[in-house]
Amino acid sequence: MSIQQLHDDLLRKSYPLFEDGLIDEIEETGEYRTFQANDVLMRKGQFIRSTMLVLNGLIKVYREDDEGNEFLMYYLKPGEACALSMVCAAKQEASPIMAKTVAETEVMLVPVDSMSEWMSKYKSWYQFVIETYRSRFDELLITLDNVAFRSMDERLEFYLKRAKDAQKTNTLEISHQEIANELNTSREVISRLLKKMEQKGRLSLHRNAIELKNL
Amino acid sequence: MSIQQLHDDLLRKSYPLFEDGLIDEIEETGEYRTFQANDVLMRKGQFIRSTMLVLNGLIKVYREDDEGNEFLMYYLKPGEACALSMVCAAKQEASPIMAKTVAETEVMLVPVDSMSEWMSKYKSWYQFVIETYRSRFDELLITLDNVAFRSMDERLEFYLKRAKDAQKTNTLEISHQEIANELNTSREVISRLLKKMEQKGRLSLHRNAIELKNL
DNA sequence: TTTGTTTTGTGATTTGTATCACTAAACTTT
DNA sequence: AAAGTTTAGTGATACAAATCACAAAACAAA
Repeated sequence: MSIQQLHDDLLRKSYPLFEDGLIDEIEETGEYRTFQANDVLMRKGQFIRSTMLVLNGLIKVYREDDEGNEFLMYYLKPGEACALSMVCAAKQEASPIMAKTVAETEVMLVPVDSMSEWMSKYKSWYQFVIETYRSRFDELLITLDNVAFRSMDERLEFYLKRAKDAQKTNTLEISHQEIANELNTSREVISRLLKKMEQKGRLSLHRNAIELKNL
Repeated sequence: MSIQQLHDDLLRKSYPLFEDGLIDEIEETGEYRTFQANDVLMRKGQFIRSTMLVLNGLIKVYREDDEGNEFLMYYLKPGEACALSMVCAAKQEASPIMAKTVAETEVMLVPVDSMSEWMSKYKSWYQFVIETYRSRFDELLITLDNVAFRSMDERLEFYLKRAKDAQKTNTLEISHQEIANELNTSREVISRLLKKMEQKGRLSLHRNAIELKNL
């Protein structure tokens, strides 16, 4: 099977609602790329000239401020795209976010011009873009709810659940320090809260790993 | 001058980039409505079947959670629309937000069906929708930054500046309790912080009014 | 003018989280 | 195996913000 054929399969599998003509155009004008785990795909301040369609793997999208604070906004799974890269690409603006792969990831880079052309040409693309905006907006609102209304133990629990769902595993390979960064708190706080949850039998702790039980 | 003519003028003034054909269609299919100050335009959980184009006045958009907590996300000025009402309308979903007028406000309600039809028909509409998503997303990110990274005194200052800009006045007619609600904190905290700012000569306090000076 | 209501001011106390300081355990490298 | 490095555990302390408690203005209504 040719490489083109493989990419075509991946694209169709991840984006089953796309029309044949659209799939063809994506393959023609898009650029296929792979990234290793923990690669940084995009930095804050970088200019965006294309949108990423996730084919495989998993991406974490962060917000960063000027003092180096960061927090996790949401995950991007196959079949999804980053709404921000769409709007920034459309406006030729600098990215206000940072994106990092969680696992090995395959993406298709689509240039801005094609993007707006397809809006009127393919109903399925229009719907995909609208749906992307809607779901990213929703996820951002949920993140905002958590930061605004919830205490750190609730936020940690939500974080673990979301990581579990996104990574489809019960064993998260991550250090307390990394979790603290992504929740914008300190390592000690996370260690203490995790210890409490372990005592309640909800998870068990190992070096660089958290085994989720009753979550 | 006829009422239709007045609405037409308002629409053209607030949305100068819309093509003539688009303006005509908005006037044909849209529904003109006015609201008093402090009217609730939309409640959490309500279903949305149309998007609001703001013609005049000012709207505050809030996020609410299940326990009745709320906080201010952003203002909507003439020439703007709520990105959330667009996506929810497109997906026939319940609203995750609450919207309230600050002053007397005139809007044009546009049904969902027209909205998606115009995407391919009018370039200016497509650009407006994209721009609406982009700017709402940006504002939401700024709000999120504040909640996640800033302390209450910084957040209060940002709140006052934003209110000043949106309302184009140096005298905000609002109680400490209301500010506390919109920042999701308690009245005492706001009273104390405002007192400190008054002592620094940055504003002066009156009953139900804050006079901004060096902000 | 008196009474009632809303808004604001302020001390005292509590709570959640952040920070500091240090130890211990788990891996890695030499 | 020893030394070094990273990750985790934990007490002590500091601090911003939340809560409690109550008084004093400012205004509205009787």
